Parts: sequence; C-alpha cells; structure tokens
Amino acid sequence: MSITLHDVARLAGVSIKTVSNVIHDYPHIRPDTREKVLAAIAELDYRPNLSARGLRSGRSGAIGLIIPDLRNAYFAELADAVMTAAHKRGLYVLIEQMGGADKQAELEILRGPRMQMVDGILYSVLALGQEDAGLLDISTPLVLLGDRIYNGPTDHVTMPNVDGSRLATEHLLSLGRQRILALGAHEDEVIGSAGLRLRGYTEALEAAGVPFRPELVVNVGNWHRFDGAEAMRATMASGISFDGVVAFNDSLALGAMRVVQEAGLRVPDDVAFIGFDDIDETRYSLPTLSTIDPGRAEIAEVAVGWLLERISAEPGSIAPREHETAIRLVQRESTTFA
Amino acid sequence: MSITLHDVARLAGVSIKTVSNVIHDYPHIRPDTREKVLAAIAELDYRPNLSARGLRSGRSGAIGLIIPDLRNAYFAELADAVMTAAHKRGLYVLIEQMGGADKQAELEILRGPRMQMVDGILYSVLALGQEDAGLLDISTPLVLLGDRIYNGPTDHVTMPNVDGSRLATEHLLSLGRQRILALGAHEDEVIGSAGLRLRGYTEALEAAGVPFRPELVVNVGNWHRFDGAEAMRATMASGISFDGVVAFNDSLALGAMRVVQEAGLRVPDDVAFIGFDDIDETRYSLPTLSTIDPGRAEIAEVAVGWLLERISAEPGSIAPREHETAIRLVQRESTTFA
DNA sequence: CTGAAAGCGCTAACAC
DNA sequence: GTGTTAGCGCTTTCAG
Repeated sequence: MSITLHDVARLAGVSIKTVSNVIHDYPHIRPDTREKVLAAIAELDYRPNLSARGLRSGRSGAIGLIIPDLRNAYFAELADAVMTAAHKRGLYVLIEQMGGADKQAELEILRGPRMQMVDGILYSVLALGQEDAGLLDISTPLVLLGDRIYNGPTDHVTMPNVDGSRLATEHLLSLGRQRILALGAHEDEVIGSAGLRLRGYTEALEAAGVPFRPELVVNVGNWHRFDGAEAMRATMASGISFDGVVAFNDSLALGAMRVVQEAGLRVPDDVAFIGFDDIDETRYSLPTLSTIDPGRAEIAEVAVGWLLERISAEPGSIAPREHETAIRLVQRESTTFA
Repeated sequence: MSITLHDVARLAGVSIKTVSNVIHDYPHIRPDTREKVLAAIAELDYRPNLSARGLRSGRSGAIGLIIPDLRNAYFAELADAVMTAAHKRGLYVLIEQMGGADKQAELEILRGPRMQMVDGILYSVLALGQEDAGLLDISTPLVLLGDRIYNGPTDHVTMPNVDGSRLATEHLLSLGRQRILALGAHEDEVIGSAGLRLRGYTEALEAAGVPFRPELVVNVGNWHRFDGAEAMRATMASGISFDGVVAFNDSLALGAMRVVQEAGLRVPDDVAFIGFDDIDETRYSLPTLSTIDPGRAEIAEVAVGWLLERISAEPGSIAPREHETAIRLVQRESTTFA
C-alpha cells in the first residue's frame, strides 16, 4: 500500500486540503504549517498518485511524440530535443513510431488507445499529405512537424526548406561547381521536404544563371544511407557526370559519398557533398559532411511551447500558427579545400 | 466531456458492469447482449479512461525504459526493440535518458516522479556498479540491462561479453593478425562491458599463443565515434604498430577506422577492424564493418517478458535470473579480403 | 488560512 | 447472465 495524502495529513496534523495546497504552492499558507507538511512528506517519502491526479484533473502530464522511426538518427535526435524541452516544463513524453508510410496506420496511431492518455500530441507527419489536413481536426491538442502539411487545422513547426536548399546549392555554386546533383527527389512532389528542397535547388541555379538539367535530379524512395548508396550507384552507372551533390538529408549524402569514394573519386576534389539535418554522424564521417543545421532545439522548444498553450487554452481559441526556424550552413570537409 | 461507461450502458440498455464485462472479454455474456454493447461502443466511439482504470486497478499499462542517451545508435535501436516487444503485449513504453554517468542522477531518475506511474522498469545501468546493487532493491518491478551489475537483486539480461570478444579476437587471429589493438578499455575495470570484453580479448590471445602486449590495450573514456578517432590518433602518433583492431563497440571502430584511413592505411589490408553491436550504420560505412551482433531483439523480448512476470507476481516471489543472448559474428568488408 | 465532502471513470465484490 | 455499489487517491468548491 502506498502513501496517500491522508497519511501525510495525519502525520502533519492537518487536513488533506492543506497538504494539497502545499504541494501546489498555493500562496496563503502559514509558514509553520507548510514546514510541518513538508516534513511529513519527506518523512513518509510521499509521491502523488499520477493516475488519481489524472483522473481528477483530466490531465495526464504526458505528451505524445509520433515519429516515423527511432533508428533514423534525425528522429532520435529530434526525440531527444523534444524530451529535453518537455522535461523543462515538467511533462513526460510518450514516443510512438509509425514505421512505414501507411496513411491508415498513421491515423490509427494518432487516434489509437496509446495516444488516449496524453494531453497533446506532437506529430511528425510522414504518410499523410496536404489533402488529408482535414483529418487532423481532432479534439486532442496537436502540433504538426515535418513538411507534408502546411496551413493545416493546427500549429506547424518546421525549418525553411526552400531557403535551406538554396543555401546549400549556393554553397556548392560558390565553390565553382556547375553540375550539381539533387539527390533525394520524389517524383511530382511539390510540397513535402523533397519538393521544397528541389525548389530551393532550382531557385539557386536560376539565380546563378546555371542551366537546370533534369538528368541531375535523382529520385530516391526512402532517405536512408542505403538508398543514397543505391541511387548513386545507378547514377554513376548511367554515365552522368557531376561535380557536386546536394543531398536532401545527411543519410543519403553519407551513403552516396561512400559509393563515390569506392569508385575512386575524391571528396571534395572531384565531387563536393552537402546534406541536410546536421546529425551527429556528419562530424565523424570521412570526410566530415557539410550540412544544413535545421535548428532542432528550436523546433522542439517552439513545438512543445505551442502544444502547452493549446493544452491550457479553450479548444478552438488559438488560430493555427506556422513557425520556421533559423537555419545555418555548417561547412565541413566535404566542401572545403585544403 | 468524453464518453464514459455509463453513456455506453445507457445506449445499449444494460448496466455498466455488462459493458465492462464485454470490454474485458468476460466469457459468460449472451451473444446478443455483447453485440448490442459492441454496437454502442462503436457508435459512441468510446475509449476507456486510462487514468481511471489505472487508479482503480493499480496498473498503468506502461513500463519505463531508462537508457543513457537516445542519440547513441545502440540505445536508439534498443529502444526500438523494446517498444516492439512491449507493444506486442499491449504495453506502452516511457523512455527516460539519464545523460552523463552520475550515480546520484541515475538513482533519482529511477525513483523520480516520472517512473512513478509505470508498472515496471527496464534499466540499462550506466553509472551504478556492482557495489551499488543493494540500492536497486526497490518496490517497482525491475529488470537490469547492460554489464555493470551482475547477480543483483533482480533479473538481468545481457549478451555474453567475454564470448563475444573472444569470438571477435579469434576472427582477427584467424586472418593472421598478430598485433591486435583492444580499443575501448577502461582502466582497472574488471566487470562492465569494457572489462569483460578485455578479458575475452586476452583469453583469445592466450588460447592462440599470441603474447599479450599491454601497449596494445587502448583506454578510452566514452564510446563514441569521437573518442575512437581521438584514441586512434594518439595511438598512431605514439608509433605503436598494429594490424588489427577489436573495438569494444561499433562507434569506436567507425571513428578509429576513419583516422586510420586518413593516415593512408587501407582497411582491411593494412588494418582489419571489428566492432560490437551491429548497429545499422555498420552496413553502410566505408568499408562496411564486421561486428558482433548482440541479439538485441532477444534482449528486448526476454527483458519485457520477465518484467511482465514480475509485475504480475507477488513481490519477492521470483528469484533473480540471469539471461545471456545468443550472439553472432557478422563478417563484413573490414575483415574480408578480395 | 484550513477543513469537509463530493465525485472524476473505472473495476470487482457481491447480490439477484 | 446481469445489476448495484463501494471505493481507488486526488482536486476543488464551499464553509467556516
């Protein structure tokens, strides 16, 4: 049997209301009463029962984080950032992975029993798209992450993808590269990370007066190292020549960089590489990888902050907001000449 | 206001007990009653209130997973495996990171408010050691992971470290390597992953009649890519010569391999590498990294299973158990000759 | 400033 | 087979 408010109240010689007041820092309590109560709490090692508190208050103190896959370094680092931001505010985080990109599965997780007990949800959209925005009008407070749905029915936090990609491409152009591969495109995608990053790429070429060559745009299904390696093998086999690669994430870049080097080309001398995400690994690859830092901590801070605002606000009282982080070009060896 | 058992009962024209019976698959219910209830549940989209259920039953349906750091690929992959194993059994997982190796901080997390509401804890020990085993005699069901505490007051699941390291070392010896670096030792550590893996290394040398050279044992503080790279730089600067490396985890191996290649040595021709953990990245490094697969899924399965047994058993009724997984040598390019 | 008491939604004796 | 009912521990309204 665990210690309850009653036990503390009895030991301190007060009522449970007073104990509750002390716990919640209710201001009007006589100092000596507070002392007595705190002493009793310490002596009994009292811990509030969170289920009871949750039942009574309607709040669990937990938020959900729905991400594609923890084994993906980007999302592991995002989860870490979200947990840090949440703990600062006394919340705990329930992580849920959705695995493959299946709309139905994703919606089920969003509405499923596991997200039942959280006060709000941070959802990094993967399978759903702009056309599904309507499905997100759920009663649980929700903040969207990622680049699949803009101007949806609720808040959205992401990085400026077009700017980031333009920055990355300009960086390679400034090195004198002219035949730059865009690695990681998704056919016919306009919105979504792939679509937006392709747009930034084309904008940068255009601004620099470098002709856009469709054969330099490489479509890739998933964004893992494996896919980057495969796509690069196919590209090289097809005989296309290039002297720079803007990869739409770091994993793709690392996979592709490996294949390029295997083929005897030097990085950055023969081919310069830049990625997206600034995952830890980019600091230790051979060579280290230049990348766009998306401002992960800022994403987490703003998203958790907004989610909390929604949790305490009247439903419907906060109009949907959009936040884009400050990004940063991180130059490393893959674009630096000795 | 959300839907409660009462609402469902009213719509179905039965009592809440009957609804509860249906939900819990209580066997003796007339089929048509069950139908009516299920229809009402579906119509109202009823979801049980987990706080109320938790309060009443004393179970939250959640287990805690305490790990050092999600950004560490090994633990991200472990978390993934644990979530998979837990979901199979209808549990959700609350992940908690402990950050640096601080005993006090670690104990606080273990006893802290966030682990308050879970039914049991999976704890991958980092800072605590064998001498602290007594501190783990807590009332919450607990299963230990990692290699810091053996034969503690509760169940423990891990890989056979000595065997794994012996296997790895034998593999390099079988390639004809004689000057094999042991990378990742911790000074004076006997138990713990570093101590055990060093023992496996020395055992393999001894069995093969290869002299043990203390200068080939490289101490490393942390086990990140960065530390592997630094340690390798220092080792090479000191002029020690070697033709193989048994790294005590994959990250160390990857960091060190990079430095070796930077210096113009070829892997595996000049130096063969093998790591521990079989993290995803080892499939995509240049060259791909041979490693010891610790049986992560098995660790997760056994640990979650045992934890559940402890949760449903009388406290103290289950004697502490030890489980060692089946391991596997995974040979990749870093130890393969064309 | 502190106490009494109602009730959050659910489970599980116990009745019928 | 199904209904009644007593709390689980906490927050909070309302008195005093």
